[in-house]
Amino acid sequence: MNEQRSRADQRAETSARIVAAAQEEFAAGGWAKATIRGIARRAGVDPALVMQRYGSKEKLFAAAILPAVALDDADTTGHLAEVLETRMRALSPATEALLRSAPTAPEAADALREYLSERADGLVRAWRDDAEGPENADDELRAAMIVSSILGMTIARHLLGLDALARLDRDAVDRIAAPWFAALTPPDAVTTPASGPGQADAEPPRRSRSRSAR
Amino acid sequence: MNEQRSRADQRAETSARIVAAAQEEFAAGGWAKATIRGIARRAGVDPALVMQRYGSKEKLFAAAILPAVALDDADTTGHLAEVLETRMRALSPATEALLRSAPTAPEAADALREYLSERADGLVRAWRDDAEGPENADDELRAAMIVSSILGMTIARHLLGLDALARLDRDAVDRIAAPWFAALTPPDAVTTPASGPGQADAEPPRRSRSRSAR
DNA sequence: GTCTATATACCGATAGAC
DNA sequence: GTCTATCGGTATATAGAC
Repeated sequence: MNEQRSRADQRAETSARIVAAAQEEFAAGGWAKATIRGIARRAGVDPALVMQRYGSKEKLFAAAILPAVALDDADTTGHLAEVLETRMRALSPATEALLRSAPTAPEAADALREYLSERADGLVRAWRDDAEGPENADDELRAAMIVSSILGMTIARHLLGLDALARLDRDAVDRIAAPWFAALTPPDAVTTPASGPGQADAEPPRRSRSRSAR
Repeated sequence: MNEQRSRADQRAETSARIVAAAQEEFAAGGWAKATIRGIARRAGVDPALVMQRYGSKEKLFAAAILPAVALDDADTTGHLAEVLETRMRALSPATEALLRSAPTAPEAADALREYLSERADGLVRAWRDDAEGPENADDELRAAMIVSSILGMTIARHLLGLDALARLDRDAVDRIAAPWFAALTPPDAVTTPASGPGQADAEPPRRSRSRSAR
């Protein structure tokens, strides 16, 4: 019954292996150091095949970072503690490829900026849905500060190896980081935090459908 | 005409012009995109002269980022609001060169990690001198979170162009950012990790000098 | 002291043979 | 569909002529 695995399947499997190899290569050294030849070597295929499938290095890069910039609805509605805890764990190759390439490759910078912008917008929307208070002109600024700070901690932890951040495990996130980020939510959007780890969940329960972020 | 300048003076002036050109080139595209030829073109000298003076691209890079990683004592003792306000202004070419190169060039990553680590240590020292409380095991973690967050905001603002952060002017720093960062300073009134009822809300820092940092 | 010429190496992309 | 051969370009670094 599984006789149907013939041409198209093998082709798709090879393309997937190429993308996976590209994610590793871009993650290891960023856009500039990655080469078509090196990606082909990792994937066990011919360099010309890589070009034939994806057309150019840029298009292959776009395919490689796609899972890192794709947001579903659940991802944009907060869950700061969960995001932070995820970011302090091992990064996916796609995410690392994006972070390592963004400072020097304009296309990567555009993708990352777009991602951060959407994340921040999601935060602002969640706050306004929650509080129904007057619009605060500083909301966008606060949200941008939050997503940028998470970006900085991720870079310091995984790309620079700042070892003091290695101690930011789940317990420390609940105890220290989550309350700190919650302190940037608009005053009328969330109640005053009491002591205890329960404060990590700053989201209203009706939105708390949790789909794991990358 | 003042032809009084000796050969040594002219030589030093040329070297300085080469370093300045290198800072611009490394700042524009990071380590990988910068070329000896491009630096020489900016400086108006021959590419071979650059190699003759600095030996290699790596040594020239080290000289170029030197002013960005050199810390004097005053820099390590807090003044978070002032640091933040500076980072939200235009970056020096040396700093931009370092930030743009760190994710892909190991030497740049080492230099930036060292810089962040020293900054964080300075924060911890300032807290302990100030509060005279018991040593808190989370101090290093809090300090690392602060310096990493500033790093992230700097990257988002200047390297990615996240325009929501463009609004973080001096007024917004004093009003929003500075109190938020001050909330991560260890509370000097609490001696036990299990917080009592007295720690109701995230209070602004009473002992912080950051408010009067002019 | 400074620059011309070059050695050596690798890159992305293409054309065309199996 | 897949791979060999190669083109045209780039780079760092060096050797030696002015």
